[in-house]
Amino acid sequence: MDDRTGLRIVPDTARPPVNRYGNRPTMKDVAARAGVGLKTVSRVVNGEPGVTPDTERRVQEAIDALGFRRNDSARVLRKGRTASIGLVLEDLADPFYGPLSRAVEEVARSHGALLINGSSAEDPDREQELVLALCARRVDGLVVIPAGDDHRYLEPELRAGVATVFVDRPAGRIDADVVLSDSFGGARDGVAHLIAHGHRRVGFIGDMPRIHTAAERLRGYRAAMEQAGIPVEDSWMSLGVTDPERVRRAAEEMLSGPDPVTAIFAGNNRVTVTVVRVLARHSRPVALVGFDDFELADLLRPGVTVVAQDAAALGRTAADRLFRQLDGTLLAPERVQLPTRLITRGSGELPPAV
Amino acid sequence: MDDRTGLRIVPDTARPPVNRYGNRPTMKDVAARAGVGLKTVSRVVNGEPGVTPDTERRVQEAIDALGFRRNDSARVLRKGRTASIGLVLEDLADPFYGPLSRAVEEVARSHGALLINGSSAEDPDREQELVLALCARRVDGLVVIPAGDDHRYLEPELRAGVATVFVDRPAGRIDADVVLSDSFGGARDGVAHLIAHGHRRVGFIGDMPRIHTAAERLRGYRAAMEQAGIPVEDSWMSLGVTDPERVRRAAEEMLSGPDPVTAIFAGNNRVTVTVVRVLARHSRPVALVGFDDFELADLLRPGVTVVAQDAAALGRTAADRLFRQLDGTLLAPERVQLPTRLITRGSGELPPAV
DNA sequence: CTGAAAGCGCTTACAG
DNA sequence: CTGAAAGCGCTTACAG
Repeated sequence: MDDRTGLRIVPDTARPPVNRYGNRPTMKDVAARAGVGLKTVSRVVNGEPGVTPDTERRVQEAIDALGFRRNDSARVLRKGRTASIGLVLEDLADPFYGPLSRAVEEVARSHGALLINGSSAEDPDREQELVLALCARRVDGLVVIPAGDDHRYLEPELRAGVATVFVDRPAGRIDADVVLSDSFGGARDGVAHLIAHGHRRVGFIGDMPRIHTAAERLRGYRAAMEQAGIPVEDSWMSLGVTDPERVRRAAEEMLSGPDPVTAIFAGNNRVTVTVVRVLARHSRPVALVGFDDFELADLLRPGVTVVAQDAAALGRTAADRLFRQLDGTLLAPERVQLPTRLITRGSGELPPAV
Repeated sequence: MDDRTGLRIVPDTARPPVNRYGNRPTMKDVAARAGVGLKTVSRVVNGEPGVTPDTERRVQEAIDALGFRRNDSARVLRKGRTASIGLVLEDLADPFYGPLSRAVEEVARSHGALLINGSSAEDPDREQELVLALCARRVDGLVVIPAGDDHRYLEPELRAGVATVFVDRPAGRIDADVVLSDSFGGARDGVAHLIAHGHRRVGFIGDMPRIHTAAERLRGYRAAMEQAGIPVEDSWMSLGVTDPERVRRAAEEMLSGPDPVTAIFAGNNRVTVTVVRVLARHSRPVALVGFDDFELADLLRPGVTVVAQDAAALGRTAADRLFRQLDGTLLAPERVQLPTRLITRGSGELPPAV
């Protein structure tokens, strides 16, 4: 009681529960009310055969009257499969992961599984914490966009049979299924596209080099430049966190000085967007190709030429493989690589400005 | 055996498991190996006091050797709280829900809870199926962006103590917590802004009228028009699904004929983007204000004036209320309304073209 | 067609 | 400091 008002401050549901979960009725309660055995209730709830219509009706009435809903958490304990899979990604708020998550969800749904989701925030410790929490919940499988580069902590889990597929970046120091876009080839082609339009001084702005995709895209950049016989200067490359501040500075540096770059290859969608902002205020036109497509890229002036990857296909492929692991139709871990696609919209076809 | 290759097709983990979950060791296994009782293992695993350093070391060794990880699924059954909350939204792939999900996740994380996620795809049946599946898993609470308008199916769950907060749209036919943006006020202000810039023939393109936010925004549109003494013609309003095809046709119709609209108010981010595409090819300049901010709105020419809502704040507020329900510090269900903000960028300040 | 007993892997409440 | 017994809400394996 609150002394001043005389009102109970504790809401109804907080009174010492007789059973837990609020006071949810259990099969036992239903059985008692219907005057049948526990197993008969179980049969009705699960639609198993061998119950007379009359018994079934009595049980159903008790279920409705009590508001019974089967506790899947208990069911899971007995059955051994939780019908849930974990999805660990970098940031739920990043638009790149939206279609990927959605694709994983659709596949999970088609297999009757729920999706438990979490963001690593690009922090390897947080990734590990999240993955192990999911394993403790005994998810049947795990789709992981890794933040870290050492996944040996997963070994006991893999041995215990947790299906696992890595997406977008490979696992580190363990042998696991992985589904990737062709970062190397995509970046190489994008840079070659700029070179084909007459550029020689091409800049590269990418994510932290410890991130596999970032390293691969840089490698693609170097390959294209080498193929064209263009020696790369250190000042043309900038790798690091992709927050707008750093990227803006990196772009501005490349674009100033006596020998500025005439074109930029942006290593991912966040970088591209920031570079577009910088170029909007820049005096000379600068060519731009970005890795990852993004909404409205076609509406900007000029439209932004991109190396597109299919995020939904990544998610779908990964989830498919996960469920194939679970039904035992998948043998050894594999690396599946999905192609990228160059979409020309104008920004990548600008000639070098002098 | 595969007859042709002689290889076993069934992988190791698929052999009849002695225990389930693969062959995961349990506390019992650890206890046996360490030569202690079950409860002692439990103490060590949970960091409870009252274990000698020597015993603890023996138990820890057994844990490491066996690769034991506590089965939280069993733990949850005994403890009564699952430390997980469900988030049901319309579409994981919609950029509007990214920051909202992320905010809910952060709050959940700060309370040690995991997030189970699902998309209703704007289908009331699918929403219900998902919500009830989450209840069957005994999530502690539910954050729901409703697709349907009748949530009486949740009554037994609410009575059983499942904490529930609706976001973005109110619950239908039940009394529940809800966190909303001020759709009515935001739309009214956005339309008034267009009127203040000289427009009288203002079009409105929105989502299906059964969706609360769509109805409220239409109401705001009507209020602003009425306030300005402008009689609204039916042909100026179009409500329906927000797929690009329909929106494009709706916009084109309003913009053609003898008395075309000179400005459009777009009811949400998807509509806005499609309208921008239509206007890009249109002969005369048309003013535009959109509900919801979106990335790159400032980079388009003209920049797109929007009524912005704070998706992250919606998620954070909802999740906060959820956990306050769970610790009993929240009394009656409330409707919390968050303000919107008009961001002028050019498209909404264009004068009427004749 | 029906149900009592045992058990899933933990925690709780208690006793030594 | 330590552990045996009972129980969470189901399903499994059996017996009637």
